[in-house]
Amino acid sequence: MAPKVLMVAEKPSIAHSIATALSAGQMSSRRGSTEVHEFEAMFQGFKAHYKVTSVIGHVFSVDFPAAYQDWTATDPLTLFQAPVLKTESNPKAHIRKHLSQEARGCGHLVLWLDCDREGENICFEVIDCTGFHTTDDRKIYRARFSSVTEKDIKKAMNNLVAPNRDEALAVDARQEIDLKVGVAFTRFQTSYFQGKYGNLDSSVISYGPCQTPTLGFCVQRYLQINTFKPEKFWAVHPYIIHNGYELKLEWERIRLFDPDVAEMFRVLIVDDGLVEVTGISEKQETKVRPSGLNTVNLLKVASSSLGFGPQLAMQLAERLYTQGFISYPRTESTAYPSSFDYRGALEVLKNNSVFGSHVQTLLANGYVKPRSGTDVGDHPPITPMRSASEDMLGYDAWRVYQYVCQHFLGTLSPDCKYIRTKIDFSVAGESFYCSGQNVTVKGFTSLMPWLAVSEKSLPRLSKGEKIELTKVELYEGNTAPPDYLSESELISLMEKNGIGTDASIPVHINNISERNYVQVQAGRRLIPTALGVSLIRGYQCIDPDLCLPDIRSFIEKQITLVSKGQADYSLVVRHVLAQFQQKFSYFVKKIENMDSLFEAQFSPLSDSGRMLSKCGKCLRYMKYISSLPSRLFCGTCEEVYYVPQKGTIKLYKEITCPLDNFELLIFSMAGPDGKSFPLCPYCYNNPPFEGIDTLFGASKAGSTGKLGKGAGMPCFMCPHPTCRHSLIAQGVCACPECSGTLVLDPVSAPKWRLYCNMCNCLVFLPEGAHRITTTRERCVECESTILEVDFNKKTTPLKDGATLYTGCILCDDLLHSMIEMKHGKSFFKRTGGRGRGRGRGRGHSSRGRGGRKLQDPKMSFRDF
DNA sequence: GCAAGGTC
Repeated sequence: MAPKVLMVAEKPSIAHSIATALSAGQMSSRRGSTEVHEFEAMFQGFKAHYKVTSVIGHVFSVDFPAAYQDWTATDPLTLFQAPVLKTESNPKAHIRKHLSQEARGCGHLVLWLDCDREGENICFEVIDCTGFHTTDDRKIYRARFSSVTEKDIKKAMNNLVAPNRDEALAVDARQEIDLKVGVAFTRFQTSYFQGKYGNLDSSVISYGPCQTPTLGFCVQRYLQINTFKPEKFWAVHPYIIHNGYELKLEWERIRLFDPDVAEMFRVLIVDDGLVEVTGISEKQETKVRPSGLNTVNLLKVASSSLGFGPQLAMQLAERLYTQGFISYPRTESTAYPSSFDYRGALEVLKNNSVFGSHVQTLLANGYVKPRSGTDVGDHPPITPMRSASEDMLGYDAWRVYQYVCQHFLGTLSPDCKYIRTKIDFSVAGESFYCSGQNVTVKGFTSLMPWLAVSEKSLPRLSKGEKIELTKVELYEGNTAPPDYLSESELISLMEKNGIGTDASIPVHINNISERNYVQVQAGRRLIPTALGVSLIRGYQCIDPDLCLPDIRSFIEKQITLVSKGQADYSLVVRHVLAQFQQKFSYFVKKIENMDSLFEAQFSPLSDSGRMLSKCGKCLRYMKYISSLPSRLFCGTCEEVYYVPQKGTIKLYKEITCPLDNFELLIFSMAGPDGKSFPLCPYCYNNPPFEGIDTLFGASKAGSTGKLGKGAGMPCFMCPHPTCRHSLIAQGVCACPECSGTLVLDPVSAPKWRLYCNMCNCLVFLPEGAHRITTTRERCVECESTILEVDFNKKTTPLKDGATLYTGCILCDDLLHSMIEMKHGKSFFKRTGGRGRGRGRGRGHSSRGRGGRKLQDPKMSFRDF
């Protein structure tokens, strides 16, 4: 039998390209966790059966073991010595299983992961999943390729090497350092400040070696603006008229900061009254065409010219890529590979309605060879792959595509050439000049008109000519501070300082904005919030290193030693962590220095209530004001949302309402029999469905107009058909006491119970079960919702220690024997005294599932 | 609830 070769790439598209190149397109593909392409071809002189598949980025990511996950029980300091675990990044993708299955029976493993440090690390993740290292006769190879072209793929195949463990270990080191440093500082800061202030406007006060310096850049500019002292300055501008054109002359001294001296010059010049042309020079200037487009440059243009943030720009670019309109959008390279088929790439756009004529000119007149640029060896620059029109892509994607085309054609177009003319003047011994420019070759600027050189013609003058002044202006101005940092400037700074990568730069910028450290304002400029400024100024007080970009380069430098085999992996990790641990201890000791800045900006918890849950409209935290009437206040929207009174209210696992995106809350009534139920603050105040006439806590008569305080629609009255928390999902059966429905109390473990959404009826379910949930099934006999019970292993009533059981609480003998009914405290005053009782008022409008017409459920609490 | 790095 032919030997089997397994080859693994970093993403499905590359696996496909490799298989296509090596099989000349003669492969069969099948679906799996990721696609597998199979074909027969030669391998090291033998006929072999190839299987080419891929992972989807990293297979694993690092985290702390469960024992360290509890914020309150873990001192963040101990995290520096804590063990770390690698867990599957995306367990649902089943990549580990996929690789181990595909590796079975394969004698050779060829690793086609991207040729960078992260790729090298993924190589070892793949090796780990395939179990290749266990048997000696199975061989592991690394393919080193500089582009995903047939030529490079075949070349790599003929020059297989071994994977580089040092490079992979460098990434392991970074992962552990980033995790421990980030999480330790984040937990400490968050707990400290959230325990003191009520209006921090962020659920987490995070710290990270990339996000914090990113914020640092924004705050640095903010402080520069805030501490800027404008200065008055003066400049003298003589004017002349030549052939009817007025010409303003610029001063060689530019400006002076002393008004008396400036005025003296003005008087001298006015007194003289004549300017002499002292020289005329012409110089040929070049504005060079762009080199190939990489991710960072695309993001900068998207932010500064298209108005798209990096996150959106990448989403649009990725969509264009998956639809085949542009090449892979995550690349650092600005140099095209030597084998790049420019003509072919141009042909693609030949008939494009917008660029076609330009392209035809380039094809007919010969295009210019692009500038060299830098080749990082990852992916070629971003180029168009298919012709498209705005109709095909939609406006936003079209604008990104349009830019990719303009830039690509720009790289193949001539440089822009222009002649710069400078005329020098002298008057009263002072030197002035004016300059103009005349474009001789538009070149690439005809495609990218916003970069065009503006034309400015100067009058024809000759040296020695003397001209009368028409007026002399003394301009008075103020020096001005720079503007807030633009997103595009920030991206440049991050790139220059090695903060983040092309793929993660958008994430870091998004992070500092989502945590409310900065706000993106007009023109995509980043304005730090009080929180962002307090943090950075705090670090500057305590330990400026913590927010300087060097913190990243320090880590990079250390792990580079590992990658080059110049330092031992575990020693480096220990050494770097020891330094950060010292910084951490010092930070904790000096936290009051930062706190004094917070004190000036934020109010103590007691004053302001506490941040509880996110508003679905602005996604900011709303404040919970516990004083009566208790309510939520969204400071951004200036909206108040009342919540049920006299009980405790908590965030419900950060679950959001599918209707309005507000985070759900769980309300627990006081007392031992206090029921708990989820509610959406928005729906509670603005019931979304018609026919919810009976609001919880409101008397029927009073519910027509405005809502009374504390009256509203909790999730157990909501007829939403698919939400997990609605009446439809959580309702079990009709209440035996009234026309209401018995609903599962979602947080009643371990004393699981049902309560009525109308009256005070309570039904206790089997005690001590690990979990009781409603299912989508209905009992065939009585139409009650079937419950799934996961019994405790020790107390399970099931045979052989089985724990899982499903059944109807009314018709299933086992479950029915285990339930018990009890009346609780009244939910609310009912005008009609006791409930109407079973058998009447059935068919309550909100009872039902999936739009099915409700019938009287034939259920019976026969033994109650 | 936490970092940063892949890719979707």
